[in-house]
This record gives sequence, C-alpha cells and structure tokens, in this order.
Amino acid sequence: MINGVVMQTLLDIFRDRGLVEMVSDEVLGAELSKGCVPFYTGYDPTASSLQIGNLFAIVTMRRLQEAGHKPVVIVGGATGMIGDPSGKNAERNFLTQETIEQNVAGIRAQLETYLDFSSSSSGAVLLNNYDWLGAFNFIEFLRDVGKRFRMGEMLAKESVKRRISSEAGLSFTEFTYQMLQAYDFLHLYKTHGVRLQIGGGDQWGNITAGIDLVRKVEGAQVFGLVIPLVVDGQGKKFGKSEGGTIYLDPNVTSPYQMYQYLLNSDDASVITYLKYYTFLSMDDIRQLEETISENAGARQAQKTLAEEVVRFTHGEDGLQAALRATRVFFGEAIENLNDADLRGIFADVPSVEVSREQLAAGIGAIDLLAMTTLFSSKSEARRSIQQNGAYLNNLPLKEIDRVITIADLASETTLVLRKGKKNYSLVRITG
RNA sequence: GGGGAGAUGCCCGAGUGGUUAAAGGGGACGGACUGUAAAUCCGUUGACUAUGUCUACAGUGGUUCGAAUCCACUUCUCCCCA
Repeated sequence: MINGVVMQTLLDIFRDRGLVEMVSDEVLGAELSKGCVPFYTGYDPTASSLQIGNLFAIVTMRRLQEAGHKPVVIVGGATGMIGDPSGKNAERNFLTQETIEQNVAGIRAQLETYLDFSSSSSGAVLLNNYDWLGAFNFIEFLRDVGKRFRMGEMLAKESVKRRISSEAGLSFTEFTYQMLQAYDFLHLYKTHGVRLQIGGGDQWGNITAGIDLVRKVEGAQVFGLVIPLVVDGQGKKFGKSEGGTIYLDPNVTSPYQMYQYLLNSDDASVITYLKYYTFLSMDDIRQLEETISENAGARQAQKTLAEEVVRFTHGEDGLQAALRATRVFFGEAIENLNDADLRGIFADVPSVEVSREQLAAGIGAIDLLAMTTLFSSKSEARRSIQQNGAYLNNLPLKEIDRVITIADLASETTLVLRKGKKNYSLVRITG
C-alpha cells in the first residue's frame, strides 16, 4: 500500500485473468514488482513443432517478458531422452540424438516468433539442458546432486506414486527425472539468476523439487507458478480436434485449420481462452462476453479469438490466408484465383490428375466426380447431382449430362469439386 | 460324443415359393433449418452403357415356370446334454 492505494502486482493481474493455478509462495508478487525476475519453462523435444496446447505457456512468458522479466526457455535435449513420467501412463520410447536435435531446432525457430530474443536485459534465451546435464558423469551426479534428494519426498510425488502402483510400473530412469529437472532449476539459478519456473499443473512435483534443491544448495528462495490446464466444454484437452492436434507450424497445421479450430470454440469456454491466449484488455474481453448473451449467433468472441491467435502465430498474411480460405470453404464462388491461391486454400484436400487432352475433349460430370475420392461409384455421383449436392468451383452442378472442359478450370490447372457443404477434391491437369 | 438353433445389405433385424434390390431401426451421405453447434424435418443409401440391364440374402449343387424362402452336402457361429 502506498498512500492508501492498493498496488496491484503483476501476480494480481495474472490472477484476475485466471492465469494462476498455483504459486509456491505469495512473496512472488512482491518480487515481480521489484525488478527483473529471470524465469524459465521447459519443453520436451518430442516433436519438431509445438502445438496450440503449448501456446498458453508461451503467451504467459510473453506477458512476463513485456513486464520486464527475462524468459529462459529450456528445450529438454537431455531430459527428453529420459522421459517425464508426470501425467503419463507408460514410459515412452527414447528419442535418438538426431531426432532431438532436429526438434530442438524447430522449436527454437517457433519461439522466436513469439518472444523477443534480443540482447536487451529482458531478452529471451533458449538453452538445451543437454549442454550441462550431458556433461555429468554418473558418480559426480550422485555425489553432487543425488545426495540432496530424500527418498521419502521423491516417492511421495503424485506422478511417481501413480506409476509405481500401475500396471506399467516405473523404471529407475524415469524415476530420476525429477532430479534432472530440479538440477536444471539450480543450474539456471546459478548461471542466469533464474528465480521462477512456470509450467502446467502436471509439472508441480518437478517444480517443487527444483525449489527445494535451490534452497538446500544455495540457501535461496526461488518460485514456481502453475498455469491452469486448458480444457474445452466437454472437459477434453484444448488443442486436439478430430483431425488431430493443432500445431503451430503452418506446414503441419494450416492457418486455416487453426482459425477453424478456434472459431469453433464453445460459448462456455471462449471467454476463458481470450483471457489465456490474447493480449486484449479485460475490458475488451468483458465487452465480448456481453456479445455472447446479446447475439450468440454472431460469434464475435470466437472470431476475435481466432483472429488474434492466428495473427499472433502466423502474422497478418497468415490470418488473411485463413480468412480467404474460410470464405472459399464455406461456399464463396471460386473465381479470379490462381494456382498458388488454390494450393494454399486447399492444401489438405486430396486431388486427382487428368491429362490436358482428356479435359480438352470433355469429361462427363459423373465420370469426373467418380474419379475423385468424394464418390466411390458413378451411381453415387449421379445421385449427388440429382440431390443438388455436387458442386463445380462452388457452383451447383445441375445437369447430370453436363460435360466439363478446359473452360471450367478455376485457375491455370485446377478444377475444384465439392460434395455437400465442405468436402472438397481437386482435379489437376497435367501435360 | 449326443441333441438343438442359426448364418440376410455398413451394423442390428424382419421376411419361410411369385411387384423382394429385399420391411423396420441404427449409421452414413445429401438437402432444409441453424451460429460452420445441438435438435428437428425431408430425401438417398448394390452396380452399370439407367424408366432398362446385371449382380445380390454363408458356399456349392439340386427341385421349380419361378427360391432369401424347399432339398442335399460343405463351411462357420451359438446353445443344451455328456
């Protein structure tokens, strides 16, 4: 309190936004107000791309960075080889050194779009814990680190208890995981002054292990902050759609797919997502919340969420591509588009090839439709046309005996066929 | 080893000699409605050279003008008694 005014700390602001599941000590609020607190979070390099589920932590890091705190991102080159038992039912397969290196490179590139990696005092750094953990020999590790750990505490960890009593059991390798991660915290404290670890709820055991180790070895207080688990209206983990996981890499998950996933957020969850994933003010978010009760059908909140996140991830160009793909996918006539546009929009759509001579000679609509994966027989194709369910370049195919020719190309080499609302197939001409 | 029941379209399930490409339900697909939701409603759901033709009711053979329906054998499934 200063002059009778309650100062709101960054931690309070985070709380208002719902970003805090747990903190190790309330003193963290004051610490964050005093000055730069280097903090870290870690990622396992199990894939070359992060997924949208990881984005929450990244956005949270960004918030901290904007408040003047320095992000230290660890990619678990060493711990990734061990496998974190937290929240997992079985030990995972070891990754090869080569795969891990590839994945580390991919993750680094992605983080650079979200965080400021400049050399300023709060500039982010990315480290690979293989660089220090890999150098250890076993005896040294036992003497310097292992001695600080008590079996009772280690066995009491939820992740360990659950796995030990499970069918799969727990290997010694996995059991030591918490020591490695705790050592990361100690190492970062010593080398970068890191005093805060953030992570998801399943990391709580590992985080506290690190806090304890730093206290024992250095006599210093460091902190942990756990962000909430993000789930959708059905309680399912955020970021998994029927089509699979939503990745941040546009080559794996197109901006359009990400946009669609976010746009389809249910009304009950969208406000929470806006708080987690966007930098909109709480006032703006409250206004969007009102639009839901006023006119839920407009889905203003969902649109805003999708726009903000896609722009943040893929830039303005990526967002525009997603919006254009959305318009086309949802029925806008396909015209004035070139091959490159279509390739972007229909990146995930199957295609068949037809020679230029064949198309020049004309192909019956039914025959052409039956060649695609859309229909498994000519009868189906015929039926679909009769039911007004077949479209050429998003215009209904009305006549059964329609002949399709070169003149029908939507772009230089492509015809767009559609069944029903949004099942597409492309026909490309060759030669 | 003895006795009994059964095998139908994507699935379940009617049908026991003649408009049966096969009732009904589910699913799926299309359409309407809608918020790219849910529900609801309508239509479709063997193939093809398409108002017709061909292929289909476990398999093979037979009876018959005509069979998913009757007979024989084969294969498989289930149940009961030893």
